[in-house]
Amino acid sequence: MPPLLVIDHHNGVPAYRQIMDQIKLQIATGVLAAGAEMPSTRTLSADLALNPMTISKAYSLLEHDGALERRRGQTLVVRAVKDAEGRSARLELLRTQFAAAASLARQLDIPKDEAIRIFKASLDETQS
Amino acid sequence: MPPLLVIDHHNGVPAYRQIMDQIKLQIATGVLAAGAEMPSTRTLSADLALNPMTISKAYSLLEHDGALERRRGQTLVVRAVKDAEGRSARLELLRTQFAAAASLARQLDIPKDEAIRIFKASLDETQS
DNA sequence: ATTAGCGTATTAGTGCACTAATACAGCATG
DNA sequence: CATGCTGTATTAGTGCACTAATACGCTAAT
Repeated sequence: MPPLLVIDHHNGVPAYRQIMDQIKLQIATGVLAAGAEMPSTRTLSADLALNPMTISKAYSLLEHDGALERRRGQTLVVRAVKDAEGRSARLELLRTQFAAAASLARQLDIPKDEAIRIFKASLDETQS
Repeated sequence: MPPLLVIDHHNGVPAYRQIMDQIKLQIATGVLAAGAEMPSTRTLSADLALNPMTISKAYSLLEHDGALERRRGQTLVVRAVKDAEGRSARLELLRTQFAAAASLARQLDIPKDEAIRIFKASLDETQS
């Protein structure tokens, strides 16, 4: 089975941010349940062949963002979220992605109605 | 009257990109009409207190993007009209980006109609 | 107390994007 | 030709984001 996190070293996205994005997505989709314990910085750093500081940076930022929290000592666990919070978190993820798409549409001078038409088609074409 | 271009040196956006964005905007809004001659790299570099190479970089990229074109020598002018030649390529870029957004929406179990609603909002927020 | 795990503050190294300095080639006009 | 403009290739400098190396303090268990 594939590891929980995968780092792509040649796509320009910094490793700590790839970690953050994937964990956030896994929390939003329920792959990581509330209360789940995260691997330690050294364990994860060994798995991903990264320095513990890189993991620490990602974890710290995730804690600052409210995605993770500390419990009894240094153990990092997935934060328990209300359903409404989970929903708003998912919507926030969507907005980020959609904003990039909308920005691209604007850069390409694609009319709004046509952008919407193409987007609808993409939604229909998306398969499981 | 204010100069045509204004560079903000402490907002993190590189100067050459500020130049590109402002010129593209002025073309889109008609402030720069098709066929209008752009100031020379040295003239503009003096006005903006930048190196001619920075202007040259912006101009070259704008030409590559199809916003400007060369005419009779080195004079750079605003390109006449966007034609349909690169249209299919632009739409293909859009489809790639939109497919990623649609895929995320599906992973997050966001209903189609709500995804479209959020996307429309993103399009509106992208203005200016 | 000792051991073994934990996270991270501090420091340093590295790569890259951006900008500038310099120098050169092309074109027009006298 | 000579002059004066044009754009830019080449090179170098600089700042910053990212990552790693090292070392330290902390907690828990024995």
